[in-house]
Amino acid sequence: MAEHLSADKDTEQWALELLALGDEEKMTPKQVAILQAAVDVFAEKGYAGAATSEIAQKAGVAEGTIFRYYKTKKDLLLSIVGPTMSRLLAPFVMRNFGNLLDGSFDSYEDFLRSLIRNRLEFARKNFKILQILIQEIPFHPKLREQFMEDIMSKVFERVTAQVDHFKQKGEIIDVPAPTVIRFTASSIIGYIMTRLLLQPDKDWNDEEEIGLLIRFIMHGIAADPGNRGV
Amino acid sequence: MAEHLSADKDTEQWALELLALGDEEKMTPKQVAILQAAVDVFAEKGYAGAATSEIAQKAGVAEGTIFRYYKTKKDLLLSIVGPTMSRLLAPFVMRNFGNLLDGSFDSYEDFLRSLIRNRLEFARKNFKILQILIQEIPFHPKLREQFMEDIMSKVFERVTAQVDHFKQKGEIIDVPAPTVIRFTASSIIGYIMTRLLLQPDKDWNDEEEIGLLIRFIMHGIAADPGNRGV
Amino acid sequence: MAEHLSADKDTEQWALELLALGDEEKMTPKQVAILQAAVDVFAEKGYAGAATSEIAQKAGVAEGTIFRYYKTKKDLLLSIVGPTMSRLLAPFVMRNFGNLLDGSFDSYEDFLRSLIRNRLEFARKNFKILQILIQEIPFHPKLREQFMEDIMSKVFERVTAQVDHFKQKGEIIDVPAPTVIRFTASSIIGYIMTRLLLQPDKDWNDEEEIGLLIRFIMHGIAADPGNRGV
Amino acid sequence: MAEHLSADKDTEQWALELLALGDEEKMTPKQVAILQAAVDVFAEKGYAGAATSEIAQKAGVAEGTIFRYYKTKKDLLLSIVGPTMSRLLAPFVMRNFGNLLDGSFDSYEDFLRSLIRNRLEFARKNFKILQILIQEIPFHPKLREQFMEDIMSKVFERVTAQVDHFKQKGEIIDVPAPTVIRFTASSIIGYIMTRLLLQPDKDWNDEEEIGLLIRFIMHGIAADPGNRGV
DNA sequence: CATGAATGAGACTTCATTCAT
DNA sequence: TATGAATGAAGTCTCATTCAT
Repeated sequence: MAEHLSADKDTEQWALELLALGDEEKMTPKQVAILQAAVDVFAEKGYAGAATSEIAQKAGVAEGTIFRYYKTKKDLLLSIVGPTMSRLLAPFVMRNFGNLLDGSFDSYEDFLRSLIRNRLEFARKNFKILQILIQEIPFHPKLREQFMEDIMSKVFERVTAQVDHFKQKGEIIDVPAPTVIRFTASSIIGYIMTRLLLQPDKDWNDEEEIGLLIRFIMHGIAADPGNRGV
Repeated sequence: MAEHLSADKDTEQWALELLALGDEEKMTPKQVAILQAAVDVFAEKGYAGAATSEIAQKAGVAEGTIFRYYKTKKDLLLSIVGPTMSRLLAPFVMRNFGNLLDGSFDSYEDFLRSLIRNRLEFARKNFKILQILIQEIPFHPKLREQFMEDIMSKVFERVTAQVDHFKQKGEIIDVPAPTVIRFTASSIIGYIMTRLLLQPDKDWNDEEEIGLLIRFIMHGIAADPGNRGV
Repeated sequence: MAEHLSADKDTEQWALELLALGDEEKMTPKQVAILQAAVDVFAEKGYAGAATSEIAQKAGVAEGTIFRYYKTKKDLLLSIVGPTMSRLLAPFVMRNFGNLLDGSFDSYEDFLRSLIRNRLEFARKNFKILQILIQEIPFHPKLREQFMEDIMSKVFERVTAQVDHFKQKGEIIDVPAPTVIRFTASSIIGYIMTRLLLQPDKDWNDEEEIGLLIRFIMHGIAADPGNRGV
Repeated sequence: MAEHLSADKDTEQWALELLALGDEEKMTPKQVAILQAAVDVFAEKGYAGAATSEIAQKAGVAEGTIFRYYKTKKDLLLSIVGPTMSRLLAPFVMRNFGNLLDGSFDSYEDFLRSLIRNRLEFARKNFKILQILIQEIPFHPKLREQFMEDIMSKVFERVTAQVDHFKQKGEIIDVPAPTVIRFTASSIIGYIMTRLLLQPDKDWNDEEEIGLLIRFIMHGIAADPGNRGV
């Protein structure tokens, strides 16, 4: 599926984000099974609707075993979504992000292409966990705070720098960066959600779609480039 | 807040969507109280995390009273989100929607402006219920089916007609309608969610923002209208 | 058993201490059953060793019913021992306690006799609850604090006044009141515990025993009244 | 603290009571650690409220190790309180106890002084275990039987002999021995509990207090030695 | 001997639902 | 119609005990 995605180059550009995942190797097989089962059940039923007994059963483990590894059910949730939140943020805090001196990105379009490829791949790999994250953020203050303060603010700061840079270069219209970002993010998220959630079974040509997506973000859907008044 | 939104004209254009709401008048005060309390609690805690006892308490009725009106807790949920789903669809199925012969919309931009104003107003009025709807759709097959088959497909069909019309008029780029719709919807939903969910307290100038939003949808964020290759 | 105890006069002297018990009449039969069953099981197994399921079974009630009346198991414990603690204290805070102007007690011996009769009767009626109280005080800080600060300090204060009064009258040896009280209390508690706990089935003649007890407290066990040096 | 207690002479008189303790030397360090940790945790939380896992952690051993030495948790409890119960009894069954022919005790007062000093010292050294013993006796039939039948009856028998002896010598009032013993024991236990449990931090002068205690036991608290009628 | 991962019975507690009043 | 006491199934979590290493 979507082998068009040559994530290799991008992976270099964004660097490894597997830090948080490294711990998984220190886990016992049972713990891994619990984690995977929990992801499945949380995604299917939601946190509040998921029973630890079902998780245990799916993991092939006694219910008590879950609580040897995770003090509470909420602990289990946090140890699933917490690391993924960090890795969601990871590429935005890489040192070489936006290091324009080395010519990383020649244009906002290049930046977008790299960003979309990379985060689409990430979303594909962490689909269920992201689903859980989105579902549960409203109901867990700690999660919400971490997401808003640690993640969003950092991402926003970094992307703002990029936008401002290309605004100065004259590539982007002179509109407040937050508005540009909102528009860009909406479009990308809309694509990723359609791609993975609404129509996952459609035969997607990702490279082509990403091309269209970038074209849309940059130039909109109007046939006539003129008459751009508000 | 946002008095700029002269919803009057739009309301006429889209017509009343109070169909499902008419029932409310046949409700006893207790039933109304139950419904309102349920909306509050469901929105705050999620369906699975909400206790009927809390709903009863907030509604000022006995626990048993809830089950006089709604056979089960899930019934209560469906009585809340079901009608709102219909009303979400309502404007798209009005007879005069897309009746372009009477010159309803001179341009795609006009259509967008009317759509955005109208649905933003709707989202504002039904904020909590929409929140509940979005949260619970993944966990209730019936809800999901109704949403995907009854709502989305209908909306899609009607909007596709509009898009095709303006494509033929040469206003819109020659790209498959679903793609155009996805772009458009993403942008609009992104704006509405930012407006109501992420930054509800910001001092928004809706008319201005809607103008920007339409400008984005039509022409993107590039400063240079040329060089539109993919 | 022990009909010798003419508690009537004493009851007048100490006044009613049934205040806290009055609430019991407002209880549903199930709640009373739960309370009684809890007293039995707590007394037999200890708080930590008692299962709410057993209490429910003994009360002829569903386990969930317990938690309609008492939020937690600990709540159930406290609602049992709390009121009894207050009533344990009650006679010591009566206004007429130690009101020597009306000639309540002509001598320390009279005071002791009244006190012993009254508290023995109280202990008999609340035997199991006192047992629970004593068992659980070490393990529940709140209980301990309430007991030490609210109960003991008040009792101590009142009894000290009595002791000092009779010391001034020359009835009691000139030794610090706390020491006198410790000696008196030890003797009385020792009697009550032997009477109710160690040898409850013995055929006791309470009036006679109380006479001996007072004689012992006042004059000890020496045959020879002389040679009283320390 | 309380260096006044020259326990040396008494220790000789009552002889070593380390019988049961001798086993400790055959224990592995881990076993000793387990025992000490168990004493701490049982005393703090009670038997039913104590977790073997906490004991293991405090002892610095694995949970499983406890069960190598003690088949069950109850076994562990009995291994702690059993020997201490025997040692509580020990001085009363020494051959030279009450061997009045060798002039061990010239008077009941001497006997009391020796007894109090000795058992106070014992209680101090075995404070926590005695606490556990008292707490758990009501809930463990085996423990209760052993205590009542093996310990109390033996102690009672021996002390009765002493009391009868001094009664014959005319030192003690002519009252049934059990009653005399109850008075005496209550006073002593009351002192020891106040000393170690209720006010352990007070600056006690034990020799002085023991003098007062004996004086109380022998002559009571009345200022006037006359008028000793019942 | 010692470990500690794993168990599973059973603890406390919640809550949707019923029903006599 | 409305109540709310009562239920009992199911949920989360604890812990004494076992056993392969």
